[in-house]
Amino acid sequence: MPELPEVETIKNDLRPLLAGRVITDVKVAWEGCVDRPLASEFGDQIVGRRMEGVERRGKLLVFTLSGGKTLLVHLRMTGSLLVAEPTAPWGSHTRLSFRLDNGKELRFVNVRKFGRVYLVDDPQEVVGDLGPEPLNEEFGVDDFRALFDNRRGMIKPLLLNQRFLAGLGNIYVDEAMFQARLHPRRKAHTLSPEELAGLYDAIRDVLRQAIADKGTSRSDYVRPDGAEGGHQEHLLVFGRVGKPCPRCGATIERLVVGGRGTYICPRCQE
DNA sequence: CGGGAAACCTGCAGGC
DNA sequence: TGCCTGCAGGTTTCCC
Repeated sequence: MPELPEVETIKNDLRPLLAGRVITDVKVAWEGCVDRPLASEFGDQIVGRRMEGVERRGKLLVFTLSGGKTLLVHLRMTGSLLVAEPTAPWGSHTRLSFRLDNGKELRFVNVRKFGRVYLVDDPQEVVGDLGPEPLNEEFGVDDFRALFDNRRGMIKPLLLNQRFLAGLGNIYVDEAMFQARLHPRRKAHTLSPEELAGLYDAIRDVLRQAIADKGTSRSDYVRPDGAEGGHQEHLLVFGRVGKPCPRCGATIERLVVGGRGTYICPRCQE
């Protein structure tokens, strides 16, 4: 679920709550969520460290810790990070919890057990293969166009590829492709420079709008205080099969592209 | 490199 | 009410 706008929102919410806090204890309720180091060593390696930075890279949360370690969290489809009182009910899907020196707990909740945490010396070993950040100031339309050199696959799977471009998921790819009036099965190398410029603008517009709305809550996504995002009210095509296209009134269809449920307006997108 | 399918998991909606 | 099937916003891996 969480894509770039959701992770950005979580990062913005967490930073004032976590910056400067010391981790005083760790509870691992399900060892499988610790990708590295060994789950048995995770607590010993992290307890006592101070949270010095809270950042985002792609869909990953990046916590810079004292003593040269970095904690990274990938929420995958159903993960959330909650800041809770230790007395709050544990909940059967809480996989990991960090006790903080202000008495609160940072809890990693994950219904489907896909989310992972990484504690590493060099964050590059986790984020090193990611593509560029679409919202970075220095990421211009020419940089975007250059990504398409020698790419011959369908556009949607390409945009979902995190090594191509970091942060887009199923929802925002569909929304951006609708806004750019492009069919998700179009081959990357058939897009004109003008179409690529339109897609570049659409991706950035969609992401910025969703961040302004604090993300899209359809099923699992909630902010660290339990609040929902608001962008589900502004989705133009995603999940709206059978409803009228907001631009032309044609009926929105659902297809499968690259194995993913895909929503398009069959009249606007070619 | 491209594309499809399966795998990792659990919960929920829909059909009967 | 209960059972069964299919589906889910992410990512990796295997296979052709």
